[in-house]
This record gives sequence, C-alpha cells and structure tokens, in this order.
Amino acid sequence: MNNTLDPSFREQLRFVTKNVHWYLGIGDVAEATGVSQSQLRYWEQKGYIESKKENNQNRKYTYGTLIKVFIIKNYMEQGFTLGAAVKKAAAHKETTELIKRFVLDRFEGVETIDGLPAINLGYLDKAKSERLFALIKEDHTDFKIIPTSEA
Amino acid sequence: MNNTLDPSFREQLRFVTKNVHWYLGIGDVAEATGVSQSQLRYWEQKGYIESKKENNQNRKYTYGTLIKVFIIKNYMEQGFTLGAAVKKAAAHKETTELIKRFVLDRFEGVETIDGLPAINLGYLDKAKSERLFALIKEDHTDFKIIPTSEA
DNA sequence: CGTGTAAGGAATTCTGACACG
DNA sequence: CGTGTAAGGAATTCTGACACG
Repeated sequence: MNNTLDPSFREQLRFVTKNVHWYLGIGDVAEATGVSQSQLRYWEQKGYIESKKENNQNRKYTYGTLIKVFIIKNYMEQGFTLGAAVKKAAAHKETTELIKRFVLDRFEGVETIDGLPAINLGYLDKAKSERLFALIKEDHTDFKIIPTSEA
Repeated sequence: MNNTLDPSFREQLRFVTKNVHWYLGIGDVAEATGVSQSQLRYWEQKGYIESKKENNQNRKYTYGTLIKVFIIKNYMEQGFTLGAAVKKAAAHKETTELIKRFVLDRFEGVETIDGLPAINLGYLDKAKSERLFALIKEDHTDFKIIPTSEA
C-alpha cells in the first residue's frame, strides 16, 4: 500500500522497525563488547553465535547477537566457562524481542501532559474507558490514567 | 510466577544499555537505509547528520543517526528537498530516546501470567497497591492490573 | 543543490597456520 | 579448550577532484 512515511508516530515506528534491517561489522561488535575479533570468530566456529556473510565477504552481526556476545562475556568474567556462559545467555535472548513486541503493540505516540513528555500507551482496558500514559520525568517515569471522556 | 534469573532482567537490561556503546560503519548504514555512501558523506558535510571518527579513521554512526537517515530518505521520496526532509526528521528525533527512557525506568522483568509472557512494569500507582503487566499475546498486547495483595 | 565516479592510499577483515597451554 | 599473532590477500573506506546540472 504505502512505502512512505505516515505522519503518525506509531506508523513511523512500525515502518522503521519493519523496514530497516541493519547489521554491524566485526570491528564494531568487538569495540562495543570488548570481545576480540579472534574470540568472535572462534565462538562462531563453535556454533555459539551467528553471523551473516552476504556475498561471501565480511561477517555481519545483528543487534541481538551483539547483546548475546556482551552477556556471554560478562558471564565468563563471573567465572563461567565459555560453554556455560553461552547456555546462560540463551535464557535472556527472549527479553529483547518481547520488549520490542510490547513497544510496537502499545506505542501510540508522544504527547505532552502537565508539561512533561508523555508516551501514549493506548487504552488500559478492553472497555476503552481509560487511557494509559507514561510520564517521563527527570529521574523516573510515572504512569497516569486518564478517563477517555476527558480526552 | 517468577522466572527471575541471575542478576534480574532489569539489572541486566540497565547494565547492557549502559555499557554497550556501539556504532555502525558507513557501509552498514548505506545497506540498511538505501542511502548511498556519497550521500551520507555529503549530508554530514552539510551538517545534517553526524558521525564519529575515533582515531581520525573511518566514520561510525549511532543507531539514532541510522534512523534519522532512513526517515530523511523517506521524506525525500515523498518529494521534499533534502533540507526540508531534515527538518521534518528532527521532529521525530526525540521519540526513540523517550521510549528508551520509559523501558529503562519501568521494565522490571519478564514473568508468566495465564501462560503468556508478561512484562512487569512495576507499580501502577504511588500507593503501590497495584502492579501493571503487559501480556504479550499472539497478535496484540493487553495490559493487566494485579493488586499487590495477590502477589 | 545534490549525487556519482575514478584514483590512489589507508584502514579493515579474511583464512589457515602456528603458538601456548 | 580458548585465544593471540604474523602473513598475504581481499574487501572497505578515505579524501579531493571533477562531472552533471
């Protein structure tokens, strides 16, 4: 239908997450995680992490793999062996995906309430009698419920 | 019902977002957005986007810049000039940061409720009488409020 | 204004081997 | 088991210039 940007934040967010498929180079992953390039190649050879090689060229990593590498590294620093760290990291893999799902499902846009930026999270209940907002404050975020009638 | 692992998911998330500072190469940004490398260099020269050059070497871009580039490109495809597209893209810049703030402030972990993955968003009210959860379902996400006493 | 290209140099990544252990 | 390094080649990115417009 449209491959252009809708003015709505929500549509924008969906559009971006759906259409931007990006990868990181091995140097960027090594730099960000503190895990060496030789470690990354070895971990891949053992099947612990994955990379993509589009045209039989350089390795490219997803964001999920970047995080996985970082978590594995930290478990190793806690004393786990490489193999054990990999197993532990796998338990956390689902989290990022769930958060992404939540944001894509519930993010309706950014508004201003009481002079603060407020994330519109849509209807709180199925009866659609109340709307839920997340008010981003200086050092924390509060929820605020607003009856639909007031809108 | 708590699937809490090692350090809590929350701590893990904070730790990761706080400690993993990653960048993308120009080739990765070009590949992901469909904007050519020469365009990216020109846009930077004009001050529309930024890149970092750690050791006076190759350009590195943040995720925010990646998104900005993608949005600019799409506005241009809608007929806006480069300059106009940049201004429009700027209006969306804050969104990603706010969502990140919200997730870091409110994400308490992933649990299981009614057999579904549920994101624990902490107390709904200041009196801490109710907790808010986001239940991730097949094709949408519902909120669920649970009185603290039931916990 | 905005982007592409050819050119030569610089920085990055590749593989397979070998070292250490 | 897990990582580092030296080596030579391949792929990537750099800048400044020039073209088109």
